[in-house]
Amino acid sequence: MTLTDGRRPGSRGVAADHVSLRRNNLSVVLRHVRDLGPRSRARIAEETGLNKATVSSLVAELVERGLLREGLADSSRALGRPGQLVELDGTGVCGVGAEINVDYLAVAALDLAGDVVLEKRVPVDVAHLEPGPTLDRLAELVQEAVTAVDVRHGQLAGVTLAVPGLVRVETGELKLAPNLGWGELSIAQEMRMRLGEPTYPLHVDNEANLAALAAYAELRRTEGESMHDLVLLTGAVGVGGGVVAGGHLMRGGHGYSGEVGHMPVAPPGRTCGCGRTGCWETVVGLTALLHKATDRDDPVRDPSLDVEQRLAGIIRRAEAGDARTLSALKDVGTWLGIGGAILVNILNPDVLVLGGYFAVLGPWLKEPLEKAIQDRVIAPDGGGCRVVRSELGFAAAVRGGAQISLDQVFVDPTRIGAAS
Amino acid sequence: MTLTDGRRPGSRGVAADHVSLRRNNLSVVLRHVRDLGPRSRARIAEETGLNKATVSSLVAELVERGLLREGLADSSRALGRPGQLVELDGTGVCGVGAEINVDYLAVAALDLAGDVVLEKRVPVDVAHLEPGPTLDRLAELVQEAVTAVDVRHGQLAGVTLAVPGLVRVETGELKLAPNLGWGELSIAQEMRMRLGEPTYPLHVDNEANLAALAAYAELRRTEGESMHDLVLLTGAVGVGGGVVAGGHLMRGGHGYSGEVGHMPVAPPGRTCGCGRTGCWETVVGLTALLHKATDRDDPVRDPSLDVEQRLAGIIRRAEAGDARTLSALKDVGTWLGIGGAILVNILNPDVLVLGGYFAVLGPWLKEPLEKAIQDRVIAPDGGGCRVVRSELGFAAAVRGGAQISLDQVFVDPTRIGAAS
DNA sequence: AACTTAGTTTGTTGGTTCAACAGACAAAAT
DNA sequence: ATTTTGTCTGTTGAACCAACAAACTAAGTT
Repeated sequence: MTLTDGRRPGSRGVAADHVSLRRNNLSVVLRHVRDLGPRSRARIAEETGLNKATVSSLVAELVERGLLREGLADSSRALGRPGQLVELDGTGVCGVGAEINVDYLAVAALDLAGDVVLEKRVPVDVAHLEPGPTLDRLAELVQEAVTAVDVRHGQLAGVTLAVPGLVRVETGELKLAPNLGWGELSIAQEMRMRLGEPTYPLHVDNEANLAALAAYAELRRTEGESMHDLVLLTGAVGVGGGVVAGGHLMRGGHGYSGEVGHMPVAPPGRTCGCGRTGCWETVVGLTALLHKATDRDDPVRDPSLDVEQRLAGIIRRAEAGDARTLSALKDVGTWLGIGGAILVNILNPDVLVLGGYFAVLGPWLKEPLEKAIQDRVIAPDGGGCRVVRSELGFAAAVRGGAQISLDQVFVDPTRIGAAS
Repeated sequence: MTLTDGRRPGSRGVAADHVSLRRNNLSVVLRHVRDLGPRSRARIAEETGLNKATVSSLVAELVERGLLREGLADSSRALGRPGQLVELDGTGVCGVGAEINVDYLAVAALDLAGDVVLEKRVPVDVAHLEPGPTLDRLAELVQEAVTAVDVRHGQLAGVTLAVPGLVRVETGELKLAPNLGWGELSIAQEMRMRLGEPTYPLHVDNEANLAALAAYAELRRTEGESMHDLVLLTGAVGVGGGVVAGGHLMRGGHGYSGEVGHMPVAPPGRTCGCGRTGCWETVVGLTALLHKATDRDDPVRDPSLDVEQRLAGIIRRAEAGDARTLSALKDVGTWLGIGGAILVNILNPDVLVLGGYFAVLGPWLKEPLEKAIQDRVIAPDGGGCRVVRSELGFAAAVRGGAQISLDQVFVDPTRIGAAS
């Protein structure tokens, strides 16, 4: 294995010097401690292949920068001098994520260790509001998070905004967000203005992409390091898809990847938000579930209820064994599997993650979904793909946003801290 | 930008030392010359950001290893001492690719510059043969190519075998190749035995993956460096898909990605090879076209004809303006677009490449395909995706196989040559 | 026309810097 | 006494920097 990203067959890579060498090894040590937990310098040296002396020097610099700290003595080994444990110092650096969605706004601030510093979600009927006031309100939330970070004396690695729509990541421009009813809009610019032209990096990204990244981080902690390929499906009014392939978030050529909601797999029925019929969304979206499970005058459909209250109603009936509800859930699960099988055939992920409302209803959706995948995926045993519910719920995107800012610190630790 | 592949958010990366630093920069210079053509040392230094002295040293080592050579003096600049052009020395190293397909076997040997040293294709009715004799014959072809490389005094970077089926790349085991009628089989092991336990690296990969890689290399030459995301569709009896995302070949968690032929998008009609109905293959595969365009007793369907002869017949009629043929082609093009739009929505490639028989019939398929994509892709302007015919024809997979071996040399030039 | 001189660019050389490495060693435990 | 840790000292290797000789053009001079 080489240290370069030159394995990318067509790309030319970047010339390296002593500085990038150092940067690389700082990053290696920092991520080693993050992923494998506190350990002595000697052990880091042994496990990474770096020289003991080199590790000492690298650790010293990372401590200097406030990214690592010395912990207790390691008394686990029977013989010899006990090592000084080196551990991640989460407190020094934080990342912030914020989300605009159809019926709520949310923020989260995570520290370097991934611990939650602040998490907040407020119901806002974004779809029936102008972008202006919505962004005003979002800026307030972001400012709250930034202040919370300041109070902890943490450096802010960056802020990332999640939007349920097509986003140009490089410029932070929104192209289209049908479910919000928004068209072209430079969210980055609008928000920078509202935040007083901040100095920290501010990015905008697709909500499902960020949720996928959060799920990826979560699953690598719980399921192990060999997982590199994941598809996340977020259920909401529409259906969003986020793909991590080979450990990288897949964005596509223009950042428009993951638009899975409009695969034409369903029989022509209700008209989709996009104007066509037969879209996957029309059979697995939240609206579809409600239409299948309830009548027009059903109290669960009361427009004054928010999403979670409606879901709570559905869950209550499912748990009570209501036949119509269970049948509707099975239906949605099967359709989820039909579209899911397409994704698994194309992408062959290790894991298919259910996010958003799919996660909440996971217990009822999982079985028909898994069956459909087993039946319809060509690769033996469904291509080895497991179906997993995300534990992050509706906080996935904001966490992913915070995470993506923090990732930059792990890639290049010299961005942070006192030493030049 | 850093030199590490640590930008992969979850992975730990590899510790770097002076050797990997050197390796990285050798690779940078070598690929720079490959991609941007012959140029002086001074110019390489300027363009890569490396120091002039460093470039001199790197070029010297690459010349030593037989990967670069000095060319003519560069008289293009008016003023000053003319530079000595440094150019890729293709002759030193070759890669070999070989392919098993339903009705032919093929090999290609390419040198480092991508020039064809040998290309050969022989019709073999693989589907009605046992694996044993087929592999015997393939080994003969590979041996021919290896000999051709030896005759040119070239070092062999590696051999890669392309198979139209599910392959575990790490072990070289075939899991399933429905169109060949083959099941589990360790192709790598079988071939190593037949080739006399060779010392060069021998790999096995999916045919569509390798074709995608070849198309990627081809298009970056012709269309420019900004292209990183591509989907290739190979039309044959079945339909294969290969995906390059962010400059990397996408393989999926277990190497089973790209199985696009069985997306359930068609109305239930003819039964697919996989046992289901409604598969995409059943409306865009070669068989589907023949059934739509011809009657049972049509001479084009004569089983003694091979694929190319049948296609030639179809093309003749299309050019003559035969209504039924044209209507069948339009039909296939539209269905191609319906499935293609799914892929474009999920993956948002810069380019959708038509390979195999789709390339041959491109002139008739392209228009309805592009229309379907424009209509059905959510992102504005079809996500910026263009439709392109591959110029490589049926040689794409073997070229990709040869290429993938050569790529290793560009990633780590120290694998090759005399100097330790 | 032949010769000089200035100006420009190339590629090498010698010395410097920086980071990883190797080995020795003191410190801290059993 | 033995084992392990972490630091210290000196070495190695690669990139960098500045200076310079080489090779050429373009102009001016004899």
